[in-house]
Amino acid sequence: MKNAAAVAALAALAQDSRLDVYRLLVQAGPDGLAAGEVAAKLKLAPNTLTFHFDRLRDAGLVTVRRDGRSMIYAARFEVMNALLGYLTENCCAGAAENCAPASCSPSRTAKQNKVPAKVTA
Amino acid sequence: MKNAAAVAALAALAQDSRLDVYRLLVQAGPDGLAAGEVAAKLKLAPNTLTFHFDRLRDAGLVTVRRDGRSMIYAARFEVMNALLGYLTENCCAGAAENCAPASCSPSRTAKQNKVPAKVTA
DNA sequence: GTAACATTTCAACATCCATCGAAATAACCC
DNA sequence: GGGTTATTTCGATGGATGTTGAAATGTTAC
Repeated sequence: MKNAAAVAALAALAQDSRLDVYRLLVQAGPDGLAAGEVAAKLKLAPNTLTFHFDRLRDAGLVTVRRDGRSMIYAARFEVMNALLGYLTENCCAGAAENCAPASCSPSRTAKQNKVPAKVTA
Repeated sequence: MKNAAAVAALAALAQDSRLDVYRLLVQAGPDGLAAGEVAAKLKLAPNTLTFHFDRLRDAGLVTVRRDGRSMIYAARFEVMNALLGYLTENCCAGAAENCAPASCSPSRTAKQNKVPAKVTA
């Protein structure tokens, strides 16, 4: 990840409502949420929400797809992980072995970390 | 970590020079760097650098101590980890087991992750 | 086609941010 | 004390940001 992309992502997250929105999407997982659902949960005006979604999207943090009348927004986990990795890159000059590069993946490519994980298949 | 603290930290990092400064400190580890060293490496005016350090410090991301004529700035790793944890909190509603809470510690409390790590003692 | 719903676009406003130059503070050395 | 180095404070300037209200777009159902 380049510096400019990281700054864009961080700037997008550096706002009360947007951080709420993004965390909601992160918790919702790869299926995402309809704009209306987000608006209802966070009590935001629809036009204001559009503004914030645009920022998150411009920063590459979320994607949209249409589903009937609704717009479904979802977090892009690979970008989030790239950002976390960029922040912790070469942490302590590599001397700290527990300085693990952060990662967060939605469902597939699941390696074991601690818990065996209840795999779908 | 509260939302306001996270927003403050993200806003502090959402700026070209400051992100450079912070990553430099992260890579430098807990011993930190003198303001002058940072200024030299990133070619920033000393007063501008002070401005950015203040932002990082207000956000709780770094600490300062005086060493003679120099001011030594160092990253606060526990805050960084709290921020990463806040972003990934309850990722995918807990369904993704590889959605590990990010962490990065400087030196002590070292658990093994991959490499045996050349411990000091 | 018309009505209802979900979301976006447009224009306008007040507020905050990053950078600069000049001067001030603080610590060290003789 | 006087000189040097390291960093901070102050004041000013141009540019970006978040919110709001009213209107427009796209989609579904009758």
